[in-house]
Amino acid sequence: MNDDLRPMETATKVAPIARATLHDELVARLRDLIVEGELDPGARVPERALCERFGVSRTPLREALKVLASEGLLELLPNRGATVARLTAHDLDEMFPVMGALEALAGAFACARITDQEVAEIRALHYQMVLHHMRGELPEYFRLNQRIHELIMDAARNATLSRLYRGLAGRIRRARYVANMSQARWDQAVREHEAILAALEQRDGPALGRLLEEHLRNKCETVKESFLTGPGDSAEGAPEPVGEEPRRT
Amino acid sequence: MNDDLRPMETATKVAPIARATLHDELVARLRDLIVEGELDPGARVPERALCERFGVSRTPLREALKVLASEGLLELLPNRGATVARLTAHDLDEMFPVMGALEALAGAFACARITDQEVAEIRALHYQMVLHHMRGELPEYFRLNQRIHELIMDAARNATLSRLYRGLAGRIRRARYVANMSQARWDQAVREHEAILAALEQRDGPALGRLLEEHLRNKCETVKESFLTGPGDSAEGAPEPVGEEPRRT
DNA sequence: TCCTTGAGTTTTGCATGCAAAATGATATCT
DNA sequence: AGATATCATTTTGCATGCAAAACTCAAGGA
Repeated sequence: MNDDLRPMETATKVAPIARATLHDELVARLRDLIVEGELDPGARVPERALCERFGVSRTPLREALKVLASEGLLELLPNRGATVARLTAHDLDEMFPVMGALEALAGAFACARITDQEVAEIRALHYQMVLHHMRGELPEYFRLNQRIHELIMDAARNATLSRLYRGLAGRIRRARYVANMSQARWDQAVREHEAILAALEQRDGPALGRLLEEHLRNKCETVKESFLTGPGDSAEGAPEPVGEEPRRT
Repeated sequence: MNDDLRPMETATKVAPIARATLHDELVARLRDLIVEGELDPGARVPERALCERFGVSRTPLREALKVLASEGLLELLPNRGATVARLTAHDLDEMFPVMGALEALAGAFACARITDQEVAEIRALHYQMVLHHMRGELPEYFRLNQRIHELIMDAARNATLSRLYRGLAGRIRRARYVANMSQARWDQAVREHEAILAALEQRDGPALGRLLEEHLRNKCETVKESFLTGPGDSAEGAPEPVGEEPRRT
């Protein structure tokens, strides 16, 4: 989405700078609010409140809402405003195979194009992540985990691929965060990451593709488990699990 | 998960109607204008003209432009308006592998979920397409070709997958149309389609995936060839091949 | 001749205004 | 009492207005 800070090869086209306009900035800010979980899934998103929050008028804000809705982060009901898109288990079942295919493709490309230095960077992050795993520091682990996958994606040198992947990843990021996986699953995930790193170091594209796909498939299971038991946030008054409540029709 | 889905019931979710709002309608209309080639790549898209054309004010139109830009169909430059996104050979190189991966995934799913009736429908369209090939009727061939790929995609029963695929397919549809491939390539494409149909009839997911990927890879070559020789429309005064002309900076 | 400079026009970005739809609350009827 | 009808308030969808930026193009200077 944001072509702001990528290596420097996207500079071929629109060199200058991003976000000279208000609505672009709003798209980014709102996306963060949603992805980082400041806005709860299913929550209504009244224009007025956001206008005051950002100190802008409704016009650029509404433009941003339309864009985010087209990305699938918001749901827009005519005359009824926007709500933060709610992910169902079915949505996850749909999204994970697609992400798996995209990541497998990225792995194959990455093996062909990644530099030794980039591998070294991933290796460093990997072992740092392993450390966080041993310490049981889940948030730090998640951050590095995600960063590693992003770097593999970047190494594929395919902006179109990255865009689609990030779009999907953004939609489920919240779900991944709340997924408090079991120790067994966590250990397994780390083992899978070991294999992923090995395949990357050996530039074994097909193997890396398979590993990434398998890794994501397991991740899907983890998320779904956690999702079905309690998709609500850790602490919140709403006991509503996943069903609809602001639905009228 | 649910194999009990019947052909025509994508209506599970947003059944009611379409396009209750003006901007949604505009998004659809403008997308058609771009995809069907009424607006040339690189052409400026002044708001005023479109407002008059559709008889609406600038507000909903601008909302639509933002959405289409986020889809990659338009390029939006701050204070400089919108231009129809121009596809470079590099863009095609990026998009085709992604589409290939998505189509391969769709093929695998389709084999697991497609009904005999759907296969029969595809078979009918296939042989009709073969007929058009023998008669040398390229436009009709293209139409059925695209329809067949859409039906395979639909048979995968994965709306997320379909959405991403259609997004990419829409962006290159124009390029595919102008791709006047050689007879040899055309013959080859038909042979590939024979194999695709066979794999589908045998529900051989892995094989179908490979075939679709290979088919698309060849298609990419075809499009790129035609693209590099003469990306401009069949008849137009502009001798500019693919370079920029309305670029100032 | 070519490049710079500067008014005048056009176009874009955003704020505001207004009507229709939705939402919430109160009153009325069975 | 419960359900429905009616009215006031809020919210959304769209049109319009205005200032800033960009484009046009012609005149002046190197």
